[in-house]
Amino acid sequence: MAKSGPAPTINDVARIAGVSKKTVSRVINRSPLLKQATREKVEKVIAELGYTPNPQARALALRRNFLLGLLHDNPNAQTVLNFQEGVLDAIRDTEFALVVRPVDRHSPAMLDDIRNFLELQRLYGVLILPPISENDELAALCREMGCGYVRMGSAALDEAEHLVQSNDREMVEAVVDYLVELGHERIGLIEGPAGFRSAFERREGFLAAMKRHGLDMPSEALVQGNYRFNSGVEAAHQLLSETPHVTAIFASNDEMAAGAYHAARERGVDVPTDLSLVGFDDSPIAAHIWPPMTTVGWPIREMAKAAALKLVAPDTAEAQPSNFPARLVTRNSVAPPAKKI
Amino acid sequence: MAKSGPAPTINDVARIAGVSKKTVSRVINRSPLLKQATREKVEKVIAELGYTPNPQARALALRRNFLLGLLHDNPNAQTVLNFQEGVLDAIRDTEFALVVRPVDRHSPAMLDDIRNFLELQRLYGVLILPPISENDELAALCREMGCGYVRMGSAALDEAEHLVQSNDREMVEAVVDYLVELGHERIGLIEGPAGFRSAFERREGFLAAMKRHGLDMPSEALVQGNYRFNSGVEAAHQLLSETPHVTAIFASNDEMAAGAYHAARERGVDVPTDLSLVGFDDSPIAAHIWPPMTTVGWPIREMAKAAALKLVAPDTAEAQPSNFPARLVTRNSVAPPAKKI
DNA sequence: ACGAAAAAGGAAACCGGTGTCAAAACGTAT
DNA sequence: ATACGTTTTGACACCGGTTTCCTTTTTCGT
Repeated sequence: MAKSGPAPTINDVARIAGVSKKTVSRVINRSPLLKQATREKVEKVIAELGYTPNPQARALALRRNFLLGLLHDNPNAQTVLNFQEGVLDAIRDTEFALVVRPVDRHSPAMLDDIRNFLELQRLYGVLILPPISENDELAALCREMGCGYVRMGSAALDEAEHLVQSNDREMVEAVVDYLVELGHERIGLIEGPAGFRSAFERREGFLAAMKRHGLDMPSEALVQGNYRFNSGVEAAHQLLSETPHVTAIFASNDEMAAGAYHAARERGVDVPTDLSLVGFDDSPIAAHIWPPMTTVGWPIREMAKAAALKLVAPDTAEAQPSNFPARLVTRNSVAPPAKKI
Repeated sequence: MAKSGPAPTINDVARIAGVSKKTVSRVINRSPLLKQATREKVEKVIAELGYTPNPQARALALRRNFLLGLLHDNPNAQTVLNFQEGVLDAIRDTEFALVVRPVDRHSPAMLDDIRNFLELQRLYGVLILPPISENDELAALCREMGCGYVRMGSAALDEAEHLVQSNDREMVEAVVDYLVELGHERIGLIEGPAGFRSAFERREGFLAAMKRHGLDMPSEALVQGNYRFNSGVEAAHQLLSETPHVTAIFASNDEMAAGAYHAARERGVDVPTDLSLVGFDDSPIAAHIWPPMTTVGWPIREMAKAAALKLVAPDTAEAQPSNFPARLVTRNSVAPPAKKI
């Protein structure tokens, strides 16, 4: 049991196997120019000793480490965690590990903090989640520091090599098509906060689709939120009192849509009979709220995997796709409008 | 701008400052036996060059690294993320970083996977979140591998040095007291899955309190769930059909409590007028569900910070507390019972 | 002013790997 | 058997820090 003591090193293996360290190193690194007999001899000793190369020594000698970083300020915990899982899918059975780094978008020292972090840890590369992925200064910082990076985004933020993308705009248009097909004509929009690329994309997609259908979009049917629950409550109240004929509301994310549920309940408005509601993100709250919410989901985990592979294995096929289609998750928060106005 | 090129090393600093590497090393490590003038001279060069010690080289020379691991299989994303934030609070402005490692409790190879992981990464220490923190084999593995560890738990699982604890049992008793005080006498329990220490603690606390109040606890008033939303739906249906006089339900976590909301709605039972509901965890869903849910919250972030400090700075005062009190978060899912049976 | 003790700083080895390059071993043609 | 090209292996320096141990300088008492 007490198989403790200092871990065996490459020198121990070399000595016991009767070869040089370099040969052991060749075995570890699967060098092709090794006699089969030698390889087997060394492998046997490695197995007996339970030898594992010291990652720090390797990192030092190779002048690079095996640490991926995750930079995020996403308010949706499930999204972040799914993303972590996806990255783990990509680096499972490799020597890479994932270090996390939540960032505070509102801190004025944010960029300096990240610079310190990158300097200190010398990561192999970082994955950047929206909304902070939209920050071009951050990308520039990574480039300047010689740190690989891949950004997740809802728009073309960077070259394909540095980007895994979802097409929010198209999906929002699909949502509008879906609502219109059911007969909705007066649809309200709770948009995300200014300065967010995703908020912008979703709004533009919405507006474009409404226009395409020849539908009116009075200015009071568009209210801004900040992606948080409470702002959804307020926005929905405003929408419902100022544009009373609205039969459906699309919120730019699920949290705000959940807030809209809340507001509807406070006003005695039934979802979906009196009001259809659609969110965006397919976060857990969408499935758990009553009635279950129709929303739009990204394949976060797959995207995360592709993003990580772009960093650690850029030449594999799996690392190639940069664009992932979102999908409409239809549940029970949408119904045909009760009545025409 | 293009201040690129290879990062400066300790040798560069030494050469430019006209001292030996060792002296630079002394400056970095705040060795007290240095002349002030020398220190300042070296510090000036360090600042000019923007020198940062290479963490891999340091790790190699010191025979330890500066990586903390987080092992988790917690179904609640927000909890995991809060925990990550708490750890970051502890290691901010240190050279430590946090690497995450979700584990699959159901995989038969789970322990082997973790052993590989620990062997490969040689972490300084790991933090283990419930429910996997209840696994004693895992703790034994950490000890065997010479890897520091701290477990989070709802019961005394280990020595104080390796444990940050919350007292679920007491808190559940407080919940029952609260309900009883409002007049509830027939209270149902949706307990967590077998084999979970937290589920056990919460059930025992519940049963003890009921007994203390001299209240009846028929066996059909106790239904088992698995901590997921759907099991809460089923359990509540069962409770509501088999023990129709139940006026309140305590669920062992918020997800199941949210499921109970769902079931109540399906049956036309109003919360809280007809049925009071209390959850556990204070996860986001509790605040967002309608009506907002009364629940019990742990100070996860503070606990995480303390746990991390136990590893990286075991002698500081902040690392000392092992026991954190949970608190009752009263919202609107509880009311006095409508009628006596 | 002198010697001793204390303080300050440096040379070289080391941590555990990898890269370079030359030497050794091997196979084959002459 | 010799020469020669190829394959396989090893010696040694190096990555960028820390540690050990020893020398030089400074401080101070007398």
